[in-house]
Amino acid sequence: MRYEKGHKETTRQRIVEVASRQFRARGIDAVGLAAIMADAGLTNGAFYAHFGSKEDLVSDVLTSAQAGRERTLRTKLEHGISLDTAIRDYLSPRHRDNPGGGCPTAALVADVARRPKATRDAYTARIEDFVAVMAARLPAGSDEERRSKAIALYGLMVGTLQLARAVSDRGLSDRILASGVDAALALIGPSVSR
Amino acid sequence: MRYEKGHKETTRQRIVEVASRQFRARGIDAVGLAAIMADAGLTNGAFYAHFGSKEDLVSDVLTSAQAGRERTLRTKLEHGISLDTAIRDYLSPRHRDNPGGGCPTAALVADVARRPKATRDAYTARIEDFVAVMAARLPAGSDEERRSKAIALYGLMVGTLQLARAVSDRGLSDRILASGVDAALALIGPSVSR
DNA sequence: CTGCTTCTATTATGATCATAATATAGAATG
DNA sequence: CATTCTATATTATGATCATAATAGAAGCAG
Repeated sequence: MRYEKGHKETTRQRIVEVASRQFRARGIDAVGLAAIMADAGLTNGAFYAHFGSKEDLVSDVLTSAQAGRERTLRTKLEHGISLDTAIRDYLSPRHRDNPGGGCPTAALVADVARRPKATRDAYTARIEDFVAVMAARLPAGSDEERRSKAIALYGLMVGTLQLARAVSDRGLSDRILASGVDAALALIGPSVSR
Repeated sequence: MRYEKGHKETTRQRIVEVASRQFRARGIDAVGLAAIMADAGLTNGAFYAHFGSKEDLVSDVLTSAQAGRERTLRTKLEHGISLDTAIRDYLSPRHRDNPGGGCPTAALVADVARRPKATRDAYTARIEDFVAVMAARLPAGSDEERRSKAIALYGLMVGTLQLARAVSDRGLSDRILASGVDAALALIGPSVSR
C-alpha cells in the first residue's frame, strides 16, 4: 500500500532510534535486523526499502547518536551547567546503568574500530566535533593544549564508564566511577565553578 | 582414537589461545566456534569435549588473557622498567595496531559488560588484581589514594587506546595516543625515573 | 595382543543471520 | 474515478550460528 508522504522518513527515523538503543545495549553484532524491525513494528523485509545494508544503518546510528550527544552537551554548557557537572553526570550510576540510552562511544568504540572505513570515517568526524565542544570549555592553555586535554578527558571518561559497567561488584563499580571523577577534575585543573 | 595423556590439555590451551586472539581482533559475538576450531586445526564438534558452552570459553579467555597481561606487567616492573615506559608502550602505535595480541580489556570491556554474571565475576577478580599491581607502583599517597589513581589511570589508558583504534584518521589517532600519554603522566604526578 | 577408553571427526540439528524477490494495499495523481 | 506509484508485508534464499549425537581410531590396561 502507499502511505502519506513523509511516512517513509518517519519510519526510517524510528528504525534508527530503535537500532541505536539496541546496538548500545547489546552490541552491534549481537543485534539482528529482524529484532530491530520487529521492535520498530515492521517485518524483516521492509528494512531494505530504507537502507542498503546493515552497515549503512550502523553508520547512520553512530552518526546520529554521537551528534545527539554533542547537541545535548552543548545545550547544557550554554545553559550555564559547568563542565564539572557534565563529568559527574557522565560518570554517574544512572548513566552506567543505562547503556542503551547513554553515550554511544562508551558502548560501541571497540565495535567501531572493527567496522569498514566508511563507517569509521563518519564516526571520526563526529568525534572531532565532540572533542571541540569539550575543548572550548576547558580553562586556560593554548588551543592545542586544550584540545589535547579534551581528548584525554574523553578517553578517561569513556574507559572509566566501561570498566564500571563490566565489573560485577557494585561497590567496586561505584568506586571506579568516583575515581574517574576525581581524576577528571584533577586533569582539567582548577576551574571557576566547582 | 586415543591420544597420549596431556594431549587434551594441550589442545584445550590451543583453543583458548586461538579464541583469545580472535575475540580481541574481531569481537566475541563476531567469532563463531567453527572459525576458532578451524584455526586450532580441529573441527566443529571437538569443541564440546573441552568446554561446556561458548560462554565457558569466553570466561576462560578473559581470565587467562587478563592474567597474562598482569604477569607481563609485573615482570616488566620487577625488572626495573618504569611505569612511565609501561604507559608509553600501552599507548603506542604498535599496541594500537595489534588488537589481537594486545590488552583484552581495551578490546573487550564493552562486551564483558553484556556477559552473564559468572563471566563478569571472573573478569572482575582479574581486574582487581591488575589494578593492585599498578597501584603498588604509584608514587606517594595512601593505599586508597594510590588505588583510586590506578583505577582512573587504567580507565584513561583503555579509553584512549580504544579511541585511537576507532578513529580512521592516522594523524588524529597518533595525537590521541600522545594526549593520553601526557595526561597519564600528569595524573601519576612527578615520578623518580621519567 | 585384545579390548576398553578417550579424544577427535563426522554429521546433523533447528535457529537465526543478512539479503532479496515478489506481492499487495491504498494514497497520490491524472 | 481509474491508474500509477510506493511503503510495507510475505516469503524465500543460502550461510552460519551454537549445540549435540554418533562414529572411529589409537594409546593403554589387562
